[in-house]
Amino acid sequence: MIRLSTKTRQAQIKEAVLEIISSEGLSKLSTKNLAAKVGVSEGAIYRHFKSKKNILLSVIEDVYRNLVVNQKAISESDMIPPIKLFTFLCKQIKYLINNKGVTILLLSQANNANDSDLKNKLLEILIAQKEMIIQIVEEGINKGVWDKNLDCDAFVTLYMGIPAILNIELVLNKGTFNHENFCNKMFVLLERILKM
Amino acid sequence: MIRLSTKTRQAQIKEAVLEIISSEGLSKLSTKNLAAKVGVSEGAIYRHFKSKKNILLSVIEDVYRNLVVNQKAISESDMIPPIKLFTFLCKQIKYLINNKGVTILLLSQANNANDSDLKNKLLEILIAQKEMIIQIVEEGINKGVWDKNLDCDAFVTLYMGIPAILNIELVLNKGTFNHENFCNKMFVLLERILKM
DNA sequence: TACTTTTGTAAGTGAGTGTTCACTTTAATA
DNA sequence: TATTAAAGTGAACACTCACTTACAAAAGTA
Repeated sequence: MIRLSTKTRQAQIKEAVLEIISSEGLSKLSTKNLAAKVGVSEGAIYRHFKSKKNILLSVIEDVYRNLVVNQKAISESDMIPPIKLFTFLCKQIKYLINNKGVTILLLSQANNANDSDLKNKLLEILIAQKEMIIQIVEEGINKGVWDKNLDCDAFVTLYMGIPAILNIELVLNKGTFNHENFCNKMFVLLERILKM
Repeated sequence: MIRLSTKTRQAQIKEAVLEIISSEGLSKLSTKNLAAKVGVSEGAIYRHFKSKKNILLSVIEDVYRNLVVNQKAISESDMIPPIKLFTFLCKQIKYLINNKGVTILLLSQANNANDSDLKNKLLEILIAQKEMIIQIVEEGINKGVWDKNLDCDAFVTLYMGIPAILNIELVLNKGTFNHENFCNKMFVLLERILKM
């Protein structure tokens, strides 16, 4: 038996979570399967995490660190607003496609809705993304690029629908997907809303 | 013990399914809970349905009959395209809010994705809705109301994001919601995309 | 009334769940 | 080299799951 540090095991476990979700589905995510995937006993899992719930919380925290922090860099950069919005959208879509397990986890847990800790973490991510987009849009309006009569909140809701529906279609269709083309198409539509 | 016909019991069971989902969450939807909600033993459930999966399939078939058929009537009516699209959107949003259990079921089962029968039924509903919207949009374009350069498929994807994100927000926020105002706001944005 | 069918119940099945336990192995340090 | 703490084991825990069985009682039919 190989012995590794808690830190590396935690990383392995979290990776295994996403692998199982995206290849076998959320319902197959048992501690038994998880242990088997990592190549370790079930008891060892509980050496490195307090509970299954804590594993999922930790995964979601990673999402925040990896995706949201990355997006923040874009929203605070000095690109001009249209480029900024496009880059932001592409980043989000790309992440969504490359980390299918994450989004299935996010949306399914959102619907199960039993656990308020998990739900709060999800809301946090959702709100963070909304605020960044509002910021981008308002910057565009202030710089005179976009229409000042625009309802920002409504626009953000419509925007957030894109990752939401994309996830559903990815799961249902399970097929191949041209993400760059998708981003372009969506951005064209968004610009028609924004333009003066 | 009261004895009722299979038909009425089936209806009671399906109603109980949606009640449990929307008030307690999908994870509480066990055959045990279901039987308790109907006021009947667990065995009685299996007198009227072959399996739990069949219960869910039957619920989803009801959605098709109630929502999709209703939407079809709108899309085939003789309203002018803008009114038609607005009516269609409102109907969908209203249904989504009044039948929260249904949408949680639809989206969560979509994510679980183990069962291809359920998945196919979901895809059927999704595709049916998409086709109706495409029809409405194309009618608008043909009648010269909307821009003929519009990418219909992309528009439909963006449109379908509205119910998708709304569902997520409803589950996460759990708060009150002004749906008429919501429809108006979304329609204003959609029209900006469509207009010539 | 007598017989069959339908609808119901209570108790039970085996498999699966997340979690804990006493215990063993490993590796670094005193 | 001996000690100690971290890491791993696998069986067992209490529980839930979807589903089945054996049998009772009501309803329908003759």
